[in-house]
Amino acid sequence: MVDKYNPSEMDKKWQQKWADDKLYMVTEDQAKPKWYALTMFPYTSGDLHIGHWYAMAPSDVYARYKRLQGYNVLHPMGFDAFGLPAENAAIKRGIHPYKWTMANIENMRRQLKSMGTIYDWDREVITCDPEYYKWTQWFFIKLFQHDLAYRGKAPVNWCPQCQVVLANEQVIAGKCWRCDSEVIKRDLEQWLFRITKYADELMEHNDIAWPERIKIMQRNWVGKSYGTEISFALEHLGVAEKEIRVFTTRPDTIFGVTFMVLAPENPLVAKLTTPDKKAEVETYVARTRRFTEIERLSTEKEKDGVFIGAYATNRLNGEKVPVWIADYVLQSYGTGAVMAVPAHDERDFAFALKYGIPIIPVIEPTDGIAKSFAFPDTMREGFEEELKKGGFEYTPAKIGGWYVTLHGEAQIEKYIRLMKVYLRPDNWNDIIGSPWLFFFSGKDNKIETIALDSIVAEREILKRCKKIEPNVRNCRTVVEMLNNCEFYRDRLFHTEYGAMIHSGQLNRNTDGVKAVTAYLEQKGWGKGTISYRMRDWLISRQRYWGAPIPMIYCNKCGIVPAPEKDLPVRLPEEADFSHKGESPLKYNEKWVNTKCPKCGGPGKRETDTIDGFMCSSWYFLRYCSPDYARAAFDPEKIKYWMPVDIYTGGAEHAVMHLLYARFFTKALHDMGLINFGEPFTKLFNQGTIIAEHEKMSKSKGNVVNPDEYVNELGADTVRAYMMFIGPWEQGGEWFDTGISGVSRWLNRVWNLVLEDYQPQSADENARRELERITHQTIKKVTGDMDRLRFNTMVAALMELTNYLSRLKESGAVSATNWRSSIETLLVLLAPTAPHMTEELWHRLGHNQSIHNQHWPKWDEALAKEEEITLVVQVNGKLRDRISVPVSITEDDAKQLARDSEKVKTHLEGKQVVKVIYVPGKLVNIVVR
RNA sequence: GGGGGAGUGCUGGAAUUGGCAGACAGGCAGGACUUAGGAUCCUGUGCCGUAAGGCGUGGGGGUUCAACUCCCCCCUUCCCCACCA
Repeated sequence: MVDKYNPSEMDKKWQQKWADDKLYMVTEDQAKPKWYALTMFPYTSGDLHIGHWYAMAPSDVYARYKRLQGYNVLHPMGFDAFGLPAENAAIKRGIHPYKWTMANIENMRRQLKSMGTIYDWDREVITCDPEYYKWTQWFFIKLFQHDLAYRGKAPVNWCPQCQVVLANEQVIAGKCWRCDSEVIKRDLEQWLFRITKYADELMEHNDIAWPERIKIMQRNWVGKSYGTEISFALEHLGVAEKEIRVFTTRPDTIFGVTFMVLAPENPLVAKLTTPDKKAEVETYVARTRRFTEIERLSTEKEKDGVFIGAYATNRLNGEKVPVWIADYVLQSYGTGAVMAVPAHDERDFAFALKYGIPIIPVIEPTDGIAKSFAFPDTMREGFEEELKKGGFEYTPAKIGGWYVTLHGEAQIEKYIRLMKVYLRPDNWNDIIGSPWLFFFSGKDNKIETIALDSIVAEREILKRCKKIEPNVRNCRTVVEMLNNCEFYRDRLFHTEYGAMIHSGQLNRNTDGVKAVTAYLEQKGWGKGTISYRMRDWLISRQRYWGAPIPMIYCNKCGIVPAPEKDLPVRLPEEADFSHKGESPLKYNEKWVNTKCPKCGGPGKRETDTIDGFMCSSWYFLRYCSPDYARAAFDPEKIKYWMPVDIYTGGAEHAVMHLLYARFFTKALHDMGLINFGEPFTKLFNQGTIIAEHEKMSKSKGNVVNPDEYVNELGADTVRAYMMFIGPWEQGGEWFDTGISGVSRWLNRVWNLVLEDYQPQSADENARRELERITHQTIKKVTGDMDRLRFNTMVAALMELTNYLSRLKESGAVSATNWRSSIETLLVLLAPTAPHMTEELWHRLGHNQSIHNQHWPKWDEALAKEEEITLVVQVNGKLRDRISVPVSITEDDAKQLARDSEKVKTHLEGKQVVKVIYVPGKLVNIVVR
């Protein structure tokens, strides 16, 4: 009997030994290829939950694998330590954020060490350490000096719960990313980073191996769209402003503009509102401000708005259209103003219908269908006969009359002729779709045709209809009237591209987007332009627990950066957290009042702090030279280690951290501080681990406490179970019964290695088989490691273990051969179960660490099967399996297949049409 | 509404180029050992059928000698974005 596998004892023993031996200390070794394996550092929330483990353990396995392969592996760890929870804890429990954070780090560091990770703790970075944020501030000043940081007043996202502004990326579906509260808008003067300058570069992901999903998310976030900026004239108003500029992707619909809409926040609103509308407009603007983003952006909310009394001129047709404000127009996108084309935009259509604004169709429907409802008693006798004779598609209406559907020009022409003959005096009829024609018959039986091609025509048509039919008296527009007729509804509005109609000089143009833009550019009324969804990165935070923005305001000199020699601008220890909604620093007069570095006169410090995301935008650079004092990083060491070879972490950072870190890298590159443009060569997102159908997260609490499992079963078992649970990118569900399977396996390995092996015989076939299976396993495990397919990697090792267990029973190979395979198994298992394999390695008599061994190589010739199982199919159905030597010829294989008894019964009475042979795989006999 | 995934036994999952569906585990059933078992070991386990055999990768079509894999349509589900002009 061997002694029992005692994991907790072993974990401690080896972790201590590795630390004492500085086994995982790394330096810039030019003799080895480098490998920078980075895992997203955790926020200092207090405890590592199982989700952290799922992020850290597999990446550690991979880093260990690269290390065994002979790479010089940098696998660092640190802490994202600034942020709201620390401050909230301070407010709630009276603990200083620094104390709270450092206590959490203490605990988390202990947990990380208990995992048996290879982090070089000498390289640890903590973002709230003054020695770290000194450089965060240094970067801030660099960005300022390169015009990438600026101060601006704008409506900002405000979280009423956190009492802090948020960057756009931190607003998820109108809610705060941290506390889930609904976000509102506030006007504040804030610091912003000009990330939009890099919009195009951020959309490109050249030469980096990132998941397609993440690349798409980032591209969508940047949201580049090509369009046209068009100027609408205000000259006639006699105000200083001469134009309203709009951004549109549909310049081809310009002749259909029947109103304009400004965002309520648009500065033009105050200037253009006429005195009689002032009260109403101000009420609406105030209401918009009160609304949360959620309420405002809700697509369910009925569109509403207010006419501000002003009119703008569509320069292409000279029409004056009313200017409205509505909260569905966003100040932050495009120009904060839109031209409304109700005939070809869903929102504009609903808005126009609601407020009785005319609707003029200007794009032909692509299906070429026009409709006409021949109203009851408006047509002379015999009209239906003509419809029938003419082969028209029509149905009689219940209320009388006929619904006629017209296909194509010829039919429409024919119908118009019919109309002119059969329309009774003092009546009207219409064709809706394309063309849009109204036929009015006077007393003298003369027919007048009016097309719905302008606002003037629209007014005229409506007037005449009302005169003829009292029932439409209440309709404010022609389309409102037509909309009452169900039959017409699908003709009244569409968003498809098509030939331009009712468009003056540009009529019949089929590429209206291009044509109109070219025309506008020629006239100087507009130009092709690009609009982005992404906004500049707002980084001011009205909070204490962050790096102070290193800026000083001087009445004489304006905004002056703190001199480098004064960095870091330290957070004062004392802080009064009772002032809600403003930085506590604002009330620390001793700290605020300082000297202007330029003129020496009185100056005041900026009291907002820097968004924590800035701290995490460059931490991977600091790991390369954590003690460097002359700059944020040592350029020589950056040259050695960067860029990161593989970066792993949760997908939730797709458009926050990862976008910011890329922006930062590109900015540093353009400043000439680094020589690469992308920080992370390969990105991998692990899935989420769940337990009992509950998502593991900070907010929902973690059901599974990893510490308990580590104490009971050992770090190796927890690590191995995480590898085995499923594909890493997919995540999976934590089952206690599942972990016991892995625990049993490691116990079996323990016993397999330590229990005496007793050779019974030395059989050459058995030896060859052992060799083959060992080499096949090396190949499989290596391939799976490279693809980060840890679940099948573990399965392969389990298979090898099972095979070796059976072999042990028979004792069919020599002790030397046995030992060789056992050692291979241990090295292959070492990244996954570092403690147990180290113990076993030493017990086998080695005095070097297993983690300094070489990853085994496989020999393709030895891994090759000698015999293969040939599958025999008849008409694609499996009928037999026959064992044949690898070297079998095609003819022999086909003959053997035909000779099989099981196959013969299926060939009886049938004619063999052909025989397919796939070498090494199968024979398929096709019969009829 | 737009974009991106996913769907395989009782469960987690496997199947690298179209070529034996269900590796490896869990669970369950039976057995061995044991004072005892939440320990260990062995055997069985996709479904229907006594069997021969048939059926089977969300559903329906298609391509092919051969489809979890490729193409078309549909259903379900998860994630991201969403009044973006």
